[in-house]
Amino acid sequence: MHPRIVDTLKRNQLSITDSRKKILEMFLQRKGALAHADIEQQSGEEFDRVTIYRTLQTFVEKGIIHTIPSADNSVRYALCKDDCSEGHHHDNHVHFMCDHCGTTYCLDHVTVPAVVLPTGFKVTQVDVVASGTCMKCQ
Amino acid sequence: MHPRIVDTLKRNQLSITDSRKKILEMFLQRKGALAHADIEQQSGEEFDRVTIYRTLQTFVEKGIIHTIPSADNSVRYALCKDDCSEGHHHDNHVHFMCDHCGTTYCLDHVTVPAVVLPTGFKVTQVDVVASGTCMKCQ
DNA sequence: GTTCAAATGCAACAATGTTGCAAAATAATA
DNA sequence: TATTATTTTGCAACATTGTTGCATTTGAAC
Repeated sequence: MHPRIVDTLKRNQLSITDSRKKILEMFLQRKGALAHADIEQQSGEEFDRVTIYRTLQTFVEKGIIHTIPSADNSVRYALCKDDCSEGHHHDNHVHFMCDHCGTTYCLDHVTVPAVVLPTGFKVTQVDVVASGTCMKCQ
Repeated sequence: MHPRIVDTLKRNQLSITDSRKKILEMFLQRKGALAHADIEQQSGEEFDRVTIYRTLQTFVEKGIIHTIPSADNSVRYALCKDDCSEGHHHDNHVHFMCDHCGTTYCLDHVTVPAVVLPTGFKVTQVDVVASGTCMKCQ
């Protein structure tokens, strides 16, 4: 088991349960984003559907993971950077979704470019959703 | 009725029906984005739910409207620019969702900034989803 | 107006997400 | 470690959202 799992749960004052450990491990192992369905399948119906929903919801609230915007209405989640998990502050993100294999990447190290909006708009968060072909599929 | 409605439908080789006229008019009147639920409510249950789904799907396929990516898993649609409706080419877009009133704006005239991705990623489309407070709510 | 093609409405279904509550697991305390 | 209190889970039931097939209706072409 990944050593950071228990740490992360404790730091966020969450009870250490099987489902939380397993789901958090999935995120740590595979760096790409996960959808609810992915988790349900990979866990082999070990956990109730409701438990997975609630676990994801809890992780989002605590800032452990975040949702990724997508145009096709498929909710995906990805790990937040470590600093993100301490506060509830949502960072700006660049995400990349591969049209070929469907993998969604959370590109933490890509800087979000500045967006100039019309007068009157106050921007608090900017998400960039790029799509195309990923490095594995090129 | 907005004069462009019949034109747009004819140009896209679509039969001119009540539902299409009304739904297209909704998009032309209010410049913000619309969700399926908005259309269902505003039309006063005049059309079947399925018809609305199919109409939206058709409009997307023809390039008359496009979906807006969002993190909260709510599918919203907005009119494409005129040039967009001729081909199926999807332009890069900047969208803005107001945290206060929930209105989603499609900012056609804001230029999408260049995003520098790691080697191996080939970008074909970039969507920018900004959020904060809109001009009406400030 | 008649004929043909397309779109609609209905019903039934599938997928996704939510809520309340009793049972079980975890954490806190002695 | 045993006991109590709190949290989490699983189940059931429900709500919402989206899809599909097919008969009926509507619009387009002639």
